Amino acid sequence: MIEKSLMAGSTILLVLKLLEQGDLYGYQMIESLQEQSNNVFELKAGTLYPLLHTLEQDGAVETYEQQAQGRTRKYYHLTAQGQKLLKQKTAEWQKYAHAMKDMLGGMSYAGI
Amino acid sequence: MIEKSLMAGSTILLVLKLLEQGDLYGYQMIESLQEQSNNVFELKAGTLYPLLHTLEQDGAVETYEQQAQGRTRKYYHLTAQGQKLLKQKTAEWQKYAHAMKDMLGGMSYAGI
DNA sequence: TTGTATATATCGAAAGTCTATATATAACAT
DNA sequence: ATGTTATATATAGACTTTCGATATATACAA
Repeated sequence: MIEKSLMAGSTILLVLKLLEQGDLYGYQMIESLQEQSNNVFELKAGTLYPLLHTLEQDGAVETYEQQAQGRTRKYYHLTAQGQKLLKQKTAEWQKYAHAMKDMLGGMSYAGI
Repeated sequence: MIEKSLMAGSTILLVLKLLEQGDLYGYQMIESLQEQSNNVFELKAGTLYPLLHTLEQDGAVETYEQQAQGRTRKYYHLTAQGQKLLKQKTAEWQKYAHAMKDMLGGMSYAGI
């Protein structure tokens, strides 16, 4: 698992990216992120749920509830505004990563 | 300039990387970092100086003072322990960047 | 019935960055 | 002379973000 301070700033981007693939509920995001990143990103529930509430307040996501095996799942759907935010965050991360590459040297990127 | 939350976690790495090139004083680090990153990283004095004091307490850097044009400059020198920390932080950043690439897709790295 | 997995939620701690402010000298413009 | 900018370091308090701990509730297995 990666150090928490490195996660800061990219957590929103990762969540938005997950939701680009399709609607998900919170618990599912934690599992998907862990799986897709080969256990590098281990998003904590105490981080995710407040973050999702903020994204909803900001209009980046919309929610609906669905029953499954007696449990209530709250699904999150990426809005058009959320997609716009995703693009912005992605561009910003690439700018950041490119500058880090300049500083660290040696690490060669292709296609940026 | 990059969003501050993205800076979290990589500031120490960047400072250590600067000091790998040679001894520097605080004010110089801010300018060097800004220049070498093409204005992407704008490290603030209020961030840097406390961070340098922490690095000194932890034994990652050593200091000495030098006069220049009537002003006192406090130079920072990377210790062996600091070099070790630099390697660790670099490896961790590359792990993080690689996982981000997996998540974001499309972005192609070479040599990782 | 005890524990584990699923599912969401909130509070307070911790870490890290920033703004604002303070001090002091040098350089430069008006 | 005088004010403004640049150089140089320092600290306090605000703010953001993540995390650990805790709470609630259902399903399922041992």
